[in-house]
Amino acid sequence: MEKQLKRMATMQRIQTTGLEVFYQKGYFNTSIDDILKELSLSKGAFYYHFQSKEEYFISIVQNLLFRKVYSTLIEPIEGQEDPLNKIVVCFDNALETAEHNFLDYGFVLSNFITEFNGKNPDIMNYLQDILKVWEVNLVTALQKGKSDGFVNRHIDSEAVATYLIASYIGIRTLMVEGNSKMLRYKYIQQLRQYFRLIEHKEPA
Amino acid sequence: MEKQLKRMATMQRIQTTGLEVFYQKGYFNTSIDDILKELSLSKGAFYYHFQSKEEYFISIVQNLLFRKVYSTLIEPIEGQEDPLNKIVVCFDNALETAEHNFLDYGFVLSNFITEFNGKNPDIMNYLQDILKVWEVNLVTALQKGKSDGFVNRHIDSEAVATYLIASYIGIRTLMVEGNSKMLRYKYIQQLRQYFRLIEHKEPA
DNA sequence: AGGGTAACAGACTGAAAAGTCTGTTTACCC
DNA sequence: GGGTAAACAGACTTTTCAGTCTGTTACCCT
Repeated sequence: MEKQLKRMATMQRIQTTGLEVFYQKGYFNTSIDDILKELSLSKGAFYYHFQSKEEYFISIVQNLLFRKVYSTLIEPIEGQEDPLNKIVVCFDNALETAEHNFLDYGFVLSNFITEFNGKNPDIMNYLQDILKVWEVNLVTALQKGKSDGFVNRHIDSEAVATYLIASYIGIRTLMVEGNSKMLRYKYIQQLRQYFRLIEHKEPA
Repeated sequence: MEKQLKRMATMQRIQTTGLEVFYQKGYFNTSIDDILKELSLSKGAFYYHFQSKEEYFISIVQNLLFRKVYSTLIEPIEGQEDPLNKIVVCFDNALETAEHNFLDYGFVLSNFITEFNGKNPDIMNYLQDILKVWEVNLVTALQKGKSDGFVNRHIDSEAVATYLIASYIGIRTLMVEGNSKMLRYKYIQQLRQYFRLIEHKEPA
């Protein structure tokens, strides 16, 4: 049974560095050889495990990317009370990892969406699915926040959710230039401002 | 002197369709032949006018893209009174053209920034420059809004400007999927909400 | 009107990249 | 320990693409 383990291990290895290289260089601008060079692996090995570059990429999206987006951006908010503060903390954490040039999976996702838009509808669907899961969970959290008395009952949860995702993706796109620390600070500041409108007003 | 005119005309032609194709397929995923096929032009003609694919792209960014971003996203707000309403109208107009799948140059800009990030610092600088001009003009408009009594004096103009650009770029990225009309509506709605905090409160 | 140059045509070159195929090593099973 | 299949190595093929080069057409100037 050790073979099974080895198989899984190498596939994982190939997928993990694949995600990193695809993120850094873009899908169309990275060759399989680029990834194999990083792995010190041969073409024979790669095409033994994966059918094509496209099938390989889809497996990365479904296995790695989806899980990572879920664990970093969705799970920390899911089911928690006081969703607004949780969202601020969660976004701030994600932006902090981004600041140190680590992989921020929300950004990776939006990068790929940008890259595949209008080119590969198949892959686009897989990416959009992740986005939808994110959005649905934000909406659920906001609705629960209404019930629990943390969120203003009059707000449009879906509109707020999309606005949140949009602003997050946008600020990450802007953070590619140098002063990402300042951008993160400004963003969180304005996000807090925006949340003032969203939070439940205690009847004085 | 007709030759000069013809030269300008063909260069314009090559640049214009180049921007469209680069936007649709991405820089790395479009070949010069793709563009020439669209133009029914030969390689000889292309390389007579431009030195390389990169120099060609830079000329597009500096000539076409910069002007277009300026005329559609900056000029309509510049020097106007009541900047907040002007911004809403301007963004809404831009999103409307996007809805009909016409070229939305703010989105084109952010797409290219995403694509060239970490790959070509040279081109990145040209793109970031456009972004900076946009940001600076938004800040100026907000400051003028403070003087003219339309904008709350206590807000951080720079933070608001980056937050605006971020949200715009973000919503455009999300609009690549189907229901862009709904997204536009939600976005403008939340933008108006956000501006309630920014606008000048009349002392009651 | 005809020489000269700008503007363009299109075959060609070299490099890169996806995918194939044949051979080799490694682990498992009897 | 030897047969077998999984796991991997790496040369090879085919296509694509950026850029070159030589030849041709159109315009301009005197």
